[in-house]
Amino acid sequence: MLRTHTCGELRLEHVDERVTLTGWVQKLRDKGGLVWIDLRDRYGITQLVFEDGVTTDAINEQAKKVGREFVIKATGTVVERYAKNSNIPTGEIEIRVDELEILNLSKTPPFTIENETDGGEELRMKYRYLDLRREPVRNNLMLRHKMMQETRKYLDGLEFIEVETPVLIKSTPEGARDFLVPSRINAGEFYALPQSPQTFKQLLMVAGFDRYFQIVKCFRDEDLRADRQPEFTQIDCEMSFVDQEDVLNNFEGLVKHLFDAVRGVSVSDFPRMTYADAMKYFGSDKPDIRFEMKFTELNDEAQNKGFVVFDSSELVVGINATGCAEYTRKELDKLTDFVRKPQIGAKGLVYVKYNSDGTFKSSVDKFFDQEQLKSWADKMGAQPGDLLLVMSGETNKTRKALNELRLEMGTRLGLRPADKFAPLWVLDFPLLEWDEETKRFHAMHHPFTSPKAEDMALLDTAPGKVRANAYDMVVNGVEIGGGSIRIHDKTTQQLMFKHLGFSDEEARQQFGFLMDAFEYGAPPHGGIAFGFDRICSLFGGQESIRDFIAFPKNTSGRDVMIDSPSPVDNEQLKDLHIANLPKP
RNA sequence: GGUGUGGUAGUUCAGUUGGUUAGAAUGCCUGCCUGUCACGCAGGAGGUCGCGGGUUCGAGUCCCGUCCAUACCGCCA
Repeated sequence: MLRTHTCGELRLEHVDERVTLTGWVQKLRDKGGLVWIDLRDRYGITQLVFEDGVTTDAINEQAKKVGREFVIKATGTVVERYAKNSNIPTGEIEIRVDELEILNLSKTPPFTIENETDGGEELRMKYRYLDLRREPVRNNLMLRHKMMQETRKYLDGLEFIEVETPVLIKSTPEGARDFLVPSRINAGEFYALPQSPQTFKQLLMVAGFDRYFQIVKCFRDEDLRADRQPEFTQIDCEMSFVDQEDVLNNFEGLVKHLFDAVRGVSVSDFPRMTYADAMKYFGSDKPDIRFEMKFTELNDEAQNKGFVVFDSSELVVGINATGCAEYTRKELDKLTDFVRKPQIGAKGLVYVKYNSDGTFKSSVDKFFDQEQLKSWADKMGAQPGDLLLVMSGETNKTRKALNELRLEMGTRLGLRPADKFAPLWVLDFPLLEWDEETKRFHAMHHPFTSPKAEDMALLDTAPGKVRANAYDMVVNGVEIGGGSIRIHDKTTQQLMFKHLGFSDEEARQQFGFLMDAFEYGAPPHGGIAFGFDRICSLFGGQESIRDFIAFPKNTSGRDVMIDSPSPVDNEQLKDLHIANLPKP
């Protein structure tokens, strides 16, 4: 070892010990006759001191020459400081150096290696190895490491077996766009990278592994977001001989364990909500229940009173913004602008102020008298001082828009703190979802999800009404995991493919291997997959998953550090039987 | 694919109604400084205002195009 200690471990008790430290020069403070160097490594910062008359002139001169991010090795004696620094754990001591070796030089970094760096996103990504030297980013990756270890520990303790599944698999048209890999040996044919190990884990159940998990990279070739990367990590799990209740309990246990082991918080049993209720009361299948502000439907109270906007609407629905009756005209206009943004697309917003004197002031006073407005307030459980915000229109669009407004109000009112966690299960998702573009039903979860037995009869008459044995785990408005009880018999699976618009031939060609396997004793099974990056960012209290991934891609799917993707030469293309077409 | 925001010193940003030699902070370089820890003080260097075109006597500023970044919508079983 080049060093005897790390830069984070020396304390008063080490005084008079002779030590050797290695690390990066965080900062040089040159007072002339007295020079300090802050030496940094992964473990912390320790101050080195060089003093005229105490340290030799040669060493002092050498110390003054080091620059930021030089890698050095310093040997000396641990001494107690004259002036202590209570801000860092090593702040009571410093090293009086008598041997100094520069192990490597460094150019001046393009941004400062500090907790609050001056580097912009693009620069940080280009020099990610420098960005990773910063404590906040390093802490994120250490949190991720801890989450991985605790996940493995917990699942291993429950007899789950980690099995690796292949990365070069087969393209299927369902779901997201696949990343394709051309095959050299099989001219004109392609592998696909997995969007998830779904079919493989089901085959492992057929193979009798009973309890499987894998912390695994998955790939989806879709547009990126702050919380979406083209390659991302899942905690992928599957169990045999279980019903939905077993899966929910096991993985509620996993997440509780993670909260406890990683964040030190104990969370109570997760509430459960049906998909239908989530949509009705929160306008979203991933409600943020850190705060209440549930939707109240006002069709009975507000329609047929002469206000044509409401009368022509499928749904009139509102929320109660507690204590916001004092909002000014300007603030209300801002909220109206907010819901009118093209991303939200509402036509307008009706407000009702429940004044502290018990009277009402609304934007629809022309159409509704005080008594009628009181009936709205009563139904919404409003008190004087509250502000009712009401929207109307086509049911799904209105719910979606009001959901955005609810979240905005929650944020404004400080009801969504990053250190509060409100998990829940959302249950009974629809099996199928109508897609206007392709004019056919799509699997809402995936085509291997089993329909609820009691809804099977609806498959032919009202496919959109069939509920699935599918569930999502939601925390703070973020979907962190989702799963289902799977189909495990060939007949049902065939029926499912039929409803999804597959011909028998297509189903056989793409998923024949799975249906074949179902004919050899497939056990009832089900599982779940968690978005690992998202859980990490949630636990770290941040919106973006990017800083929980060591080397992420930017929003164009590029790695600006290694400059990828990049062109390849013709020889490589030829090997892969791919024509070198000119750029369009 | 669409909408918004942004691109000025190494970096983070300011730059008024279009008007002299484009500024600040920080970083960098030089010198001074014996208790600093956001050290301090003095001095210095550092700019194709993303790129291309246009309007104008004159463009960092206005217009058009384009590239890049970023947030959101579409998309993401």
